[in-house]
Amino acid sequence: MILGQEFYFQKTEKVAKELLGKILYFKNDSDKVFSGRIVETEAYTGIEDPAAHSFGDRKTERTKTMYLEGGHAYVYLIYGMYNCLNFVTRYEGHPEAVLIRALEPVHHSSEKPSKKDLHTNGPGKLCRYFGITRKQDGLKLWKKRSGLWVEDDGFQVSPKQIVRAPRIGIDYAGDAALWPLRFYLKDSFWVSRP
DNA sequence: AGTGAGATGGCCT
DNA sequence: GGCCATCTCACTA
Repeated sequence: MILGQEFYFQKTEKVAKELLGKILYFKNDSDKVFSGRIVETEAYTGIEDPAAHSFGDRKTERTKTMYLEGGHAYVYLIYGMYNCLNFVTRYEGHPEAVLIRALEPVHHSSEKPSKKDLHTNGPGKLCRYFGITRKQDGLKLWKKRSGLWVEDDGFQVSPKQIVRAPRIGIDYAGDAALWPLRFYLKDSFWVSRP
């Protein structure tokens, strides 16, 4: 079942947690479909989160996507060469989002993990592998027609499997660097770091 | 195992 | 001009 827009209206931390185990799909311009099970996310909680682009209610050309209502994709360029995929959460004017940090390749789920399959164990890498760029910024995730959507295939995640930890790569954010807003599946081979 | 540097360009003050 | 929600490779040991 595709996740409807209401899913993304929930509290950002909840969305980040509940996305674990869901399947991300992306259909590119050549109709090639990529997919992967989400195993790692991070919540960025808006104007009071020093690590968020929207901190201090900074609405700019780049961040305006975050101000849309929940369910839109927010894609931005980082370090001049990598794209990062986020899902906007909450309501219009409440610029919060969830960063998708790592996927488990679905076709490899029952095979022995190997190094050559490590294309999606990081936010920059998964976008590079799928071909997701800022052209996908603003897409509506609740519509399959947009080419970017999320499905629940019934995969069960028990609370015991979920690890909460500080977010990655935001040392500049002071105390917020310690906030436990990163979620990942315990013991997953495919998370960006152990 | 852990550390460090370079690539590379848009964003923001 | 400085910084960055990253990744890879090249060191050290």
